[in-house]
Order: sequence, then C-alpha cells, then structure tokens
Amino acid sequence: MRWSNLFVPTLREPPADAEAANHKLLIRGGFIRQLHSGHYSLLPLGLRVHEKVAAIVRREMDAIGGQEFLLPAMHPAEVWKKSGRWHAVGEEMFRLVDRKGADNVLGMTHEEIFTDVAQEITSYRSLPQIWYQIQWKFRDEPRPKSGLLRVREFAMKDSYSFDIDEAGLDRSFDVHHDAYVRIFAALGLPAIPVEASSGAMGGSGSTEFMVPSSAGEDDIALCGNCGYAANVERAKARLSVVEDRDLSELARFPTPGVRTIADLETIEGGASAVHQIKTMVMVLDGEVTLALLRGDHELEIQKLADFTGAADVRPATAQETLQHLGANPGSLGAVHVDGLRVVCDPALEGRRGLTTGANEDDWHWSGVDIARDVAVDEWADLRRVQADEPCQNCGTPLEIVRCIEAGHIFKLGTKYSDALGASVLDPNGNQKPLVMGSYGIGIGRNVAAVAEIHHDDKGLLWPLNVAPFEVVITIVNTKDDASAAAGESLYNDLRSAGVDVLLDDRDARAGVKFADAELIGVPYRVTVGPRALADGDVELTSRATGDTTRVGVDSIAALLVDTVNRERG
RNA sequence: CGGGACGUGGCGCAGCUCGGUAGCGCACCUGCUUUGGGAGCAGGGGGUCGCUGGUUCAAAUCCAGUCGUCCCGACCA
Repeated sequence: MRWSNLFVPTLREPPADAEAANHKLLIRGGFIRQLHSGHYSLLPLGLRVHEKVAAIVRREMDAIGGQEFLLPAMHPAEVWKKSGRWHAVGEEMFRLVDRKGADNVLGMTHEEIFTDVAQEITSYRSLPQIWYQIQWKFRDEPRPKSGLLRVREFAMKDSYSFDIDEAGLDRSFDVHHDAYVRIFAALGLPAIPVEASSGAMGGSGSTEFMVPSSAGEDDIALCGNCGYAANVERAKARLSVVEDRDLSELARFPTPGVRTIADLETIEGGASAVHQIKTMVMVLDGEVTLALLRGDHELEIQKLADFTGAADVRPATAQETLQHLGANPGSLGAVHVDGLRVVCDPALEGRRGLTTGANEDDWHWSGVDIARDVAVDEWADLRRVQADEPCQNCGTPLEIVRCIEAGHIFKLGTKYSDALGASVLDPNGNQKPLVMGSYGIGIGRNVAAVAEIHHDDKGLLWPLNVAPFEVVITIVNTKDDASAAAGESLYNDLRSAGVDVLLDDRDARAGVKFADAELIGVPYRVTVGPRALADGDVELTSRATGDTTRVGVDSIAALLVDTVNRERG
C-alpha cells in the first residue's frame, strides 16, 4: 500500500470529548471515526487491525476444532420468547417491528439461534461440536463509552459447544479456556482468567479474561502469592475476627441526626462499624428484601442477584423504604421485622451485642443478637471484598485491580437446549438435552484493549501480529531520485515476500512522516534517505524500542522478512 | 435512570457577560522557496453558529423547549 493513496486522516489533536487512550489514539491515528454514540466507522487502518485480531481468534478457534458459521443478525421474537429472554433481557435488546407487524430483535448474542440449528444434531455420536461465528452484535447499552471499549454495535466471536454430558462440557470449556489464553498471548494482552458471575446468561460457572487497565470497568480481586483471582462480583476473602461486645440486653436508644454508619460510631452509646448491622433495602424483581451486612462491609449487588436468581435488583426508593419499614435510611434495621425477605451475610452469623436501626427515625437498637432478634430467611455471601483483605486460600492481602473484560466463557448446561428442544439420543437410546457452553470475545474491544496497553506519548505501539502494517518505508525526500528508487525497490521486494508493507511516498517533510508512522504504530520503519544511502545503507528503527540501526540496502529485505516471520508467531 | 459538562468550517478553540450579520491555530487548495523530526512567505476555498420556537429593527450572543455528545454512578464482549 502506498501512503499517498491511503485514507489515513491523522490529527494533531484528539477530539475534546475523547478520554480513554485507545479512543484518542485510534481517532488521531485515523483508525476510526464516530458516527453516533456507541457506533464507530472503521477506516482502512482500523479495519486492518480489526481483521488481524479476528484472524488470530479464527486461527485459535479452528485449532480447537471450531467450525465457522454466519448466523442472521436479526431474529424473529419467537425464538427469544421460547428461551424466555424476550422478557428477561429488557431494554438492552434492540427490538423492531416489521411491515407485517411482527416483532424482531437485533441479536445481542446467539445462544437461541445456534441452539435452533443444533436441533438437527440427533446422535451423541456427532458430539462434541464447537460452532462459532464472528458477527455483529447489537446491544442498547445504557452508556457507551471509551471509544471502542463499550459500544452498541460490535463484532464478536461467539462460540457454542454441544456435548452429551457435563464431563464433555468441562472438556469443551477447558479447550476454550486454553484457546483464549493463546489468543490473548498472541494479542500481547496480559489477560488474567478469573472466576466470574454468569449474570443473565445463566449456567453453572464462568471465567472472565481480564486485562488490567485503568480504562476498564471491572474490578477483580487478585492474590499476588497463590494466584487466586476473581471478579469482585464473586470474590471471597477471609473474614477478620471480631470479638462481640458484652451487651446481651436488647435496648432502644435515641440517636438524633444519625444517618450513617460513621455517625453511629461516634455518637454516645454508639458502636464501631464492626459491631453494627448494615441494612440495605433492595427490590428483587419487585419484592422488597433486606440485605444485612456487617457495618464495615459493602453490599455486592451482583452476589445478591446471583444468590437469589433475581433478574432485576435495585435499591428501594425512599418511598418504598418508608412504606415497608416505617423509617428513613439511617435508622433502618431487621430486628423483629416480619413479612420481608431477609438475606444475611455470614459475617453476622452468631454475632451478638450488635447495634442497628430501630425502624423509627432517630432511634437504634443495641444489644442485638442475630439469632435471637432477627428472622433471617437465608444466609448468603453478600459482601464486596475490599483491598488488603486476606486471601481465602493463603492469607496474603488481596489487591483490587481495575480491568477490561476481554473475554468471557460460560458453562450453560441445558438451559437453552431444554427451552428449544435440542436433544440427542445417547448410547442407551434415551433422549438427552445437549449440554452447552458459550464463549465470547469482542473483536473491537480487543482492538481497544491492545491500544490501551500498547502505546506511548507518540502514539500506538501495535504488536506485529495486529499492526495495520508490519513495516513502513519512509522515503525522507521523494524528490531525491536515488531515495525514491531505493524505496520502491525495497517496497516491491517486501511485497513479493508477503510482508505487510506501507510505502510512505508522500511529498511531505520527513518530520511529518516520522510522526505519522509513530502515531499509527507500525512496528518497523525503514528510513530511506540520502544520508545513509551515500554509504549504501538504510536505517531500521524499531517502534517499540526506538533503536535505530544501519543496514545495507542489499540485506534489509532479507532481514525484515526474517524478523517479521519470527514475530508473527 | 440520577448527577455534571458541552454543542461555533475536518480537528482544537475564541467570540456570548454587554445583541449590530463570525474569527484564530492546525488541516485543505494554488504559487514560489524549502526538504533527516509536525517548514516559510504570498494568495485562496470552506461555517444554516445542533434544532425549533420566542423576544427584538437586528440573535452565535437573551429566553423557552428539544435533540445530540461526553464524563461520574447503577448494567456487559
């Protein structure tokens, strides 16, 4: 490709509303342009990177026996109604009505559609199957953000495994896990597999691949010693031991103006946070529920959702709280509360001498004995792990690390095959529902993640695997005939050797060309100019290290072919 | 959905307080000079000032509404 013919609208300044590094650099480098919130056009450079990421994913999926499909992006509502997700998903799904008045959706994922196809698998002898596609998903995100990291329309590699039993699913899950490890390694992403919540997808377990980055949106708990890693939506930690206070008598006491745990710590007759009960009033699919935690702990809403299976979990409004408990936040508690579901964190199990709200404004209880005074319906781990809490395995203080969710794999079980009637005959002639897994990698998000991880103050620093070009030949002065001829000759040699090479033949000043090459992040730059050419040399500069070496005109092509082949991996 | 900010040529911004018919830098076009780290000089093209309505002799500027975008919190590849 010749730069003089390529559309690469580089900018010296990023748009004012770009915040994330990947966003700024992909815009500045002429890779993407925004059409609309959450919808980006891929320009030629952006598409090249996108396709290279997709090619790596495709290669690894093929390597584990995946078969590539391409399913429709638009689906009839019926199939989503069969699985129950037409109602379960809510506003995240784009829905539209066709001319016949029929409901349709733009696919946000494809469990239903692949399972529909899988109805034609009839025998256990055909199993296992791994099916995948790289295809566009549509999700009406409440808040698209950070360039390509979170958008409403994006290419995703989604794959689905079909097995006869759980053991088969475990194997399919494991080969996907390993394939994902290889994919992220090839992309130069230091992804950490972590235990995750499977959320609305359903199923028995899931693993997320998390790339540490401040641009991310998820927190994981990480043990630097034993390697324990889990999304905070699931993470556990050892509980610090608390000695109960010697207060066995339940007593009401006035707490004028007390609204927070901290207030209650300092007021006369109050208690330190570890001796308080935090009462969170939540609404689970319309049912008002009390979630109880130790005063110094925080509620992890996803844990509550996972435990209860509720699809919609939200804090109660002020009116709901007042209506059901008779008091405002700050004076709430579960003592002697009847008729509301009470879910309690194990950190409160067996605790006594506690202090909590009395469900009357400006009054609290002291001397609360959980077992005696609170009608707990269910016990469930509800607390969000905090930094420096001891690892449950080895006791080392946990780190909380902000991450980009680069991939997510799920064990689905038979949720979709049951709903859609996808079953096979087992060796004994019995109908068995297919045991399924589903596995996703967002292609554009991974482009963004690589950009987020690999850049410096001059621009992008693509790993060779995904760089829009592997080599750029910068002709310092195109009016110098010898330079132009040498550049053209090298360009032809590299092209015929299969190197992805860009010839910067623009009639521009050298500084402009150098700056652009660095901005778009081409791993190797060959500078062809009269200075080195006088000695029969060109200069080879590594984008990653900035190191420049002189190489003879006669040997540069072979050296680059060699280098590129080695780094392609 | 709650909170905050912002919409003026492709990008970055000024102008708005105090209404008078739009300006700067980058980018772009032409010419000359220049040519190893974002050149210089001269000339030039491009903007319904997000949209709608209102106030006014007159609106980028004041008022109301509306749409959109971004950021922070609740959601997910």
